[in-house]
Amino acid sequence: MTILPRRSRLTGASSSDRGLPNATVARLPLYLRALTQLRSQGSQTCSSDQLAESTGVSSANVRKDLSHLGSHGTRGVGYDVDHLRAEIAQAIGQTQDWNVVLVGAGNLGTALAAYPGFTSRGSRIVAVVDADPARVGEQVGDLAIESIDHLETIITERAVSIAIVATPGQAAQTVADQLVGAGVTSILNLAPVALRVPEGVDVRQVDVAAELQILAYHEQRKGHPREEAEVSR
Amino acid sequence: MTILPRRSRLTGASSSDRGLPNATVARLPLYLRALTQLRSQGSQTCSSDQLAESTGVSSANVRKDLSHLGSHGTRGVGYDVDHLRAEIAQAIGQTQDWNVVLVGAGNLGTALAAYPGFTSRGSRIVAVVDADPARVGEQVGDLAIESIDHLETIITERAVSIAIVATPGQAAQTVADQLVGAGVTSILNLAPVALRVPEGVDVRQVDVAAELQILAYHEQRKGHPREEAEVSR
DNA sequence: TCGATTTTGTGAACGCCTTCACCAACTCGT
DNA sequence: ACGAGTTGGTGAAGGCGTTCACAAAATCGA
Ligand SMILES: NC(=O)c1ccc[n+]([C@@H]2O[C@H](COP(=O)([O-])OP(=O)(O)OC[C@H]3O[C@@H](n4cnc5c(N)ncnc54)[C@H](O)[C@@H]3O)[C@@H](O)[C@H]2O)c1
Ligand SMILES: NC(=O)c1ccc[n+]([C@@H]2O[C@H](COP(=O)([O-])OP(=O)(O)OC[C@H]3O[C@@H](n4cnc5c(N)ncnc54)[C@H](O)[C@@H]3O)[C@@H](O)[C@H]2O)c1
Repeated sequence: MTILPRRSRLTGASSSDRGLPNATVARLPLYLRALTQLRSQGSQTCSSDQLAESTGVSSANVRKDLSHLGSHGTRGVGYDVDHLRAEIAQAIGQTQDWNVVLVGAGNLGTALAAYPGFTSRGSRIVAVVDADPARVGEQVGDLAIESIDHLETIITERAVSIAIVATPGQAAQTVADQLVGAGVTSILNLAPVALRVPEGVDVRQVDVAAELQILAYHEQRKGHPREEAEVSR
Repeated sequence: MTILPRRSRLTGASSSDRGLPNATVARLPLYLRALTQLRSQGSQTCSSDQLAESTGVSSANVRKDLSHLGSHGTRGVGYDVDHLRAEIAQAIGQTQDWNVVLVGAGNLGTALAAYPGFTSRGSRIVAVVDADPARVGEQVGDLAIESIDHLETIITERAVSIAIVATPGQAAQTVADQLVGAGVTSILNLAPVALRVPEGVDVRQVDVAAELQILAYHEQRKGHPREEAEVSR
């Protein structure tokens, strides 16, 4: 077998075909957050330094990111807050809310379902589904839990394209398959397993326990005083 | 003012001084997860391809990562599951549990406090604190909510070095300052604001709404059929 | 009008991370 | 003992992202 140049589809989100760099995309929500706050504080304009300050990104990086939007600030002045907000919102697809289905109404799922912070940031949970018949009908936030059996109908009829998976890890892959089968093309996975999805479907993973483990690594390297006796081998 | 060579302390976690590459550190928890599962399925050894499969990382990347541990697998055979598990656990500081304080016992906080998945992955929540006097004393998981006023005592006496911030964004910076003042040197921040912390303190940010926004960006670029009329301007 | 000051935009350099490509080392069947 | 098949280790190459450094463009005061 000869080695052919294989196309390198990687993490599901290519930045190549005319889009923004992935790293930039990941920061746009931060800028949006900061701009919203600045706006509420009455600022009409803001500098890259201010944005840097309130997002934790370096100012050079802010400017580079914004330059990718073709967004022109004004030298000596900064960026027009409203204009920049609109421009980022447009780039990020936030001119309209995206309908999201939440799968798994457990401890984490109900917290998410009740969270009011999504709507102001471009997403709206339009359905909460669970496999447990005993929970179907129960109210979470302002939605009633629906049966997973109705998943396909829900997704089609409510124009859902993004899903949040908050089921036990064991069920996550099955749920993901169902979601993809029903037409979902973006998944936010909170279960601690890697999902296998077909090309064209994006998955983002949030793993709180893993984040703690990463912190623990650095903590260990600091030679933490409280653990010195244990750690200093 | 002349421009001097400024020291470039960046995201709080430098990978330079003899430690593992940051990207590798972020993946070690995934390998650990996968190895634990393989172990429970009875596998004694595993190949880099298997690990790649179950983590979503490329096999070349797996090998490169593991080579940084000095971890020697056996060519033609693979890695010894138990041995590798132990080696990663050691590298990541998971030979012992890390004590964690959770600040903010709201919807999200109580879900986290009740989550049994942390202990098996190296972290143990040893205290839940909240500013609301009405909630102090209430039971969440197997812990009673304590007053934020006792934060310093709690942190000192229970050897806490890692904190989870699950308060409203508005309170997060204040809480972070208190935590740092009390000796915490690692913070997992779930509030949608950038925390300012002194050098030497690590912060990791988890922002579910931002993750959805990133998915929305890609979703928009797919030219989603359901939104075509809206999006195709 | 001009010079001082602020701040953006950006090419270039640098560094980190991933991928490639291949050798070395091991197993297994014969 | 040997050859075919597997799998890890690793230097080299390439890509991506960040930072640097500075020119260009705007404001402002006098
Ligand atoms: N709770 C936390 O704080 C936390 C933290 C980190 C990660 N997680 C992860 O998030 C996920 C959910 O956690 P949780 O604490 O809410 O768990 P949970 O057990 O409280 O809830 C899980 C819910 O999923 C439902 N479910 C099970 N199988 C299903 C299926 N096939 N289809 C639809 N629904 C199904 C269950 O009925 C239950 O309501 C888990 O994977 C967990 O590991 C949770
Ligand atoms: N609930 C979610 O699903 C979700 C999702 C994404 C992000 N978040 C973020 O997580 C954070 C918590 O969310 P939530 O839904 O649990 O909010 P919540 O309002 O339910 O809970 C916040 C808790 O923090 C406590 N608190 C307030 N100020 C405090 C202080 N100074 N010290 C200690 N405790 C204090 C409050 O008493 C309350 O119990 C918020 O920043 C929110 O934006 C939540």
